[in-house]
Amino acid sequence: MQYLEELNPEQRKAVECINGPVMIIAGAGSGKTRVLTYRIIHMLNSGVDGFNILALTFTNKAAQEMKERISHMVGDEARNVMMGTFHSVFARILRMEADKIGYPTNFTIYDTDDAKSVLKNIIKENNLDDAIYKPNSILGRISSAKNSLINWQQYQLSPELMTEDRMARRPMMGKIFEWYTKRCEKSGAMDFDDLLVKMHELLENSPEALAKYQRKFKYILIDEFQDTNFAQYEIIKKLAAVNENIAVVGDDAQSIYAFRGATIANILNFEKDYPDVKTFKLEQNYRSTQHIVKSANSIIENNRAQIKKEIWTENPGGDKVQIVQTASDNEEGRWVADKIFENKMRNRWRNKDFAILYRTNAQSRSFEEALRRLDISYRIYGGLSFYQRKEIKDFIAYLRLTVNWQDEEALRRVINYPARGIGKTTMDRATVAMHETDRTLWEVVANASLYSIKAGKSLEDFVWMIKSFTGMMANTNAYDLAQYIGKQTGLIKELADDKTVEGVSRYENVQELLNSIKEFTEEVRVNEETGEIVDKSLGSYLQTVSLLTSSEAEEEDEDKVKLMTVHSAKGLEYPCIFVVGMEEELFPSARSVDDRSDLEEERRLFYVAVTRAREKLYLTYALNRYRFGKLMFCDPSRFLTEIPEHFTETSGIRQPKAQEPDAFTRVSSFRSGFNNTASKPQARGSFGTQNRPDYPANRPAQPSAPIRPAASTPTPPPAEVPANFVVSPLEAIQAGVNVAHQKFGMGVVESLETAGDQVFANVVFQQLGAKKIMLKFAKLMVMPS
DNA sequence: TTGGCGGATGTTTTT
DNA sequence: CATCCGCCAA
Repeated sequence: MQYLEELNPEQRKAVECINGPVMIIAGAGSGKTRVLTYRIIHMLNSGVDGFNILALTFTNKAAQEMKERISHMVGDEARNVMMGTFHSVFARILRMEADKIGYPTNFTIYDTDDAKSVLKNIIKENNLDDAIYKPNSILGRISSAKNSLINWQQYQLSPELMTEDRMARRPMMGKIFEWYTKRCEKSGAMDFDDLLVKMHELLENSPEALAKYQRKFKYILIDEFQDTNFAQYEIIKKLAAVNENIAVVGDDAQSIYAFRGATIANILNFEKDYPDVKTFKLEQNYRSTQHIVKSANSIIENNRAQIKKEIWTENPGGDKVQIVQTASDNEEGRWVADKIFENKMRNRWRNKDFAILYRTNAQSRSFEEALRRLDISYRIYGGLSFYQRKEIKDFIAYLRLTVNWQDEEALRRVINYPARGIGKTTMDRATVAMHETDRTLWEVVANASLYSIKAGKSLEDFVWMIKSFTGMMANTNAYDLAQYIGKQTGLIKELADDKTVEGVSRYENVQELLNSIKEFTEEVRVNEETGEIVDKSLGSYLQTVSLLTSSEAEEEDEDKVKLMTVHSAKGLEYPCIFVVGMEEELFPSARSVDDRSDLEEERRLFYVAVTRAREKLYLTYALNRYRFGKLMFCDPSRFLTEIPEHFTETSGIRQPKAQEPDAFTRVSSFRSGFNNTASKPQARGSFGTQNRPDYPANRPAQPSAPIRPAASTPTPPPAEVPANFVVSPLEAIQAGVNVAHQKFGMGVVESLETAGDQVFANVVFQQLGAKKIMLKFAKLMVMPS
């Protein structure tokens, strides 16, 4: 039990209190994961059976990580604990209990794209105006209804909802909800929200199932409780109703998923629903420096809605928070890349010590370019996940259809891909017939002649082919079957024939998918209690895969700079964090600024971003940025002013490079200057001044330490840099070494000298003679030995 | 039925 | 700036 000694008193209390309802309010960096894992370990050591524990996390990654840490300390007993996201755990249960809710075992899980596509079809088939009925917003509305456990009948009976829709001029909303639901049910498909809704339904309608899972899950833990929605909480309450051994861990200050139905109300209700709850507050931060912790506290103080707590740390003060202005989004990218380069040289940091966090995925590009230019390897999280790529979705659609013929989305997707002459007219006819006869699309297509659809033999062949795949399922393993399907359908050939760069990469992706199926097939997983092999059928693979996100497949510990949205950075930490794009309308986002609670969520998001940093924190913003393909002028984010000035240092901007004219420099002549608008709200220009291209010209001149050589830098002569020269680590630059400079060309290092903490090199250039170069910025290149 | 082209349109954030 | 959609010609 020595692990208990590693905990502070409050943490230890939270770990040792195993029975009864428990709420742990865990501030950022307060050792939450440790408490959670030790709590489970402590349970196991106290004689609780792993099979009786359910631990729900927010991401698969968090679950996996926790599982690893636990099995590290207690061994194999860890794998008996049911651990995963709400969605994946419920999907597993629903698969076993499918018959009780009228679904096939091999039900399909529709991802957001599938769901939108269903809605698009419904809207079109009913001749509704797609300018009013946008799949995106319709799905959003259906989703929030489901997350509040409102079904389509209740929706249509709700006077408020119906009035809302009428006011918004979308009276058919309730009807669409109904059609959508029926369509999914007919297709044997559930969307993400259905996994919650159906789970709830199961517990509600089947007393046996309820009793069974109440008996099984005697102990329940929930991570990131602030991000659970109403439906999730209702399900948990049902499961915990008998034993009431339920522990929730969360931090209201880090609630950033309200857009997905998450509600802090769950935290507040928890104390009402379980009056004898024991509450523990973890307020000591072990992660970050004083400056970072205090800045974070100051930020979150601006929110009205919050549970009072004071995060503190014993860590040293550390560097001040750096607030950095750059001229443009491209400059921002270069500045950050340079800073990473510099920190690597000066502090011997590795790539993996850095993370760049942004509000939207679209912002990643300038950083990618700049990092690539400096030869710094990086990895982007999020964005298009592997499983969202067209070629992968196509392939998986065939697998889905093989497993579940009624999967209408899969059918529509592949019936004419690769092209086999089954076009729009045929499908339109089939769709009409489907509605007239109340059959599924597959039933119509499989009996085309009955509905006088004459696409000739191609339809017949297609149906026969799919049926033959299905027939093979019983005695072919998932990998062999998938491979066969790839060949037989012509999919693999189609991709192999495409010799373009993208074509080759698509082909490789499909090969990678096949590999992952192989891995899944070969991995032997045995349920230790019953001795049976855990379900490894194609159907099981598909359900697993559709709940996977891009970040799961990553390799741990690789030495790369990480780029991701703030949302996906939750739960992570890095020595050095760049929060970029700190501009009004971007962070906070334009859609959040009219509404107090939206803005407060945005602020919590910023709080999350700031608290990811252990030692160094940079907040950057650009004065100009491309958005919607147009150059926009930006104001610094209001959030920057919320950090007290004595915790921050503000630094100026760099001159855009002459030989790489920035988008902005093309638009207007721009003289860079130093300013600290960031910490002075009144200096934030009104639209009148800020939005004129010539605005920056009247800024104060540069202060004492110019970051770039002044504008008097002579126009560089054409200097050819041999291709085999690479940007080098600073220690490689020594007296006598041949170097190359972007602007000045080739030269020899004469000597090195230090002034303060800056290192200069005296370099004699072939064409320009002797120059003093600031090593930190010069990006000198040498030939690798 | 297929494929190509031009125009409209859209950006949060994710299971 | 990208992608997606609809329209048109072959």
